[in-house]
Amino acid sequence: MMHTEPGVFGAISHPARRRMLDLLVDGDRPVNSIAENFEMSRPAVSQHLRVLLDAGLVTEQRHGRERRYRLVPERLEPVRDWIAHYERFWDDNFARLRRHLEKGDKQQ
Amino acid sequence: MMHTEPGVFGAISHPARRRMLDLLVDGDRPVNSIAENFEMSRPAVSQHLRVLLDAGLVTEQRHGRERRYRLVPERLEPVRDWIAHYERFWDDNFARLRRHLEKGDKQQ
DNA sequence: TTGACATGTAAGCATTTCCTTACGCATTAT
DNA sequence: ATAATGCGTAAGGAAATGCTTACATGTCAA
Repeated sequence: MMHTEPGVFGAISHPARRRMLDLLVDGDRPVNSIAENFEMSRPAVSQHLRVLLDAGLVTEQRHGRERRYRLVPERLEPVRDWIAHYERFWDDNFARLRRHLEKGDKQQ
Repeated sequence: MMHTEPGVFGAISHPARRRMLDLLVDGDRPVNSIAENFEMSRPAVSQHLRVLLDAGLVTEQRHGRERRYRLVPERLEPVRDWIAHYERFWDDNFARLRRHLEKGDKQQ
């Protein structure tokens, strides 16, 4: 069937794909440089990258015979937005800071 | 095979399960009250709830012949923590505030 | 040009996911 | 006691996922 759009949440549901995104935080990388970090075969890495690409979480740029993958962090916003919905439950610095701001309260 | 722990990220990868969590934000609910909101069969809803239960994202309490499900928002922290990693990319109030804090900078 | 390199695609297979219908089992209501 | 209610579980099947090996393709290097 497949009613459920593949989408960002599906793409980040696999730990290998999250790690790939994490690797790309430090900048673009060609596939081999990504694949080094995983035990799976290189084609498997390509397939994961394809999922990330389809979800819009990365882009691809050809550079000679390499293909560099680049993070598109804005595409993580659906996740950020959804999780933000729950922020009031976590009474951490972040939440305190936000309330602090919202209240216009000056004290730390 | 099954190397990939089911875990929280898997649990929230399905839109129906995210909506179930969203419903529970307003308080505990028995299964039928949850199922009303979905087109799928009630057993399917039970199965989704089971996934959430296994991920620790909800708890179950029996109340007469009902079973009330309750949100366990702290279990979303792995998601929050992971996504927080990317916050520096989103130049919103939140990120500015954090940088503000980190720098010890006093100006808004 | 010929070969090595970087990478994607194809095919195949095991496993998981997600849904359905049928049924089982408490608990409450009559 | 009997029926209705609220739910889980079982069984089964279609599709998706995640991996592998083999192969195709484009690019650089000798």
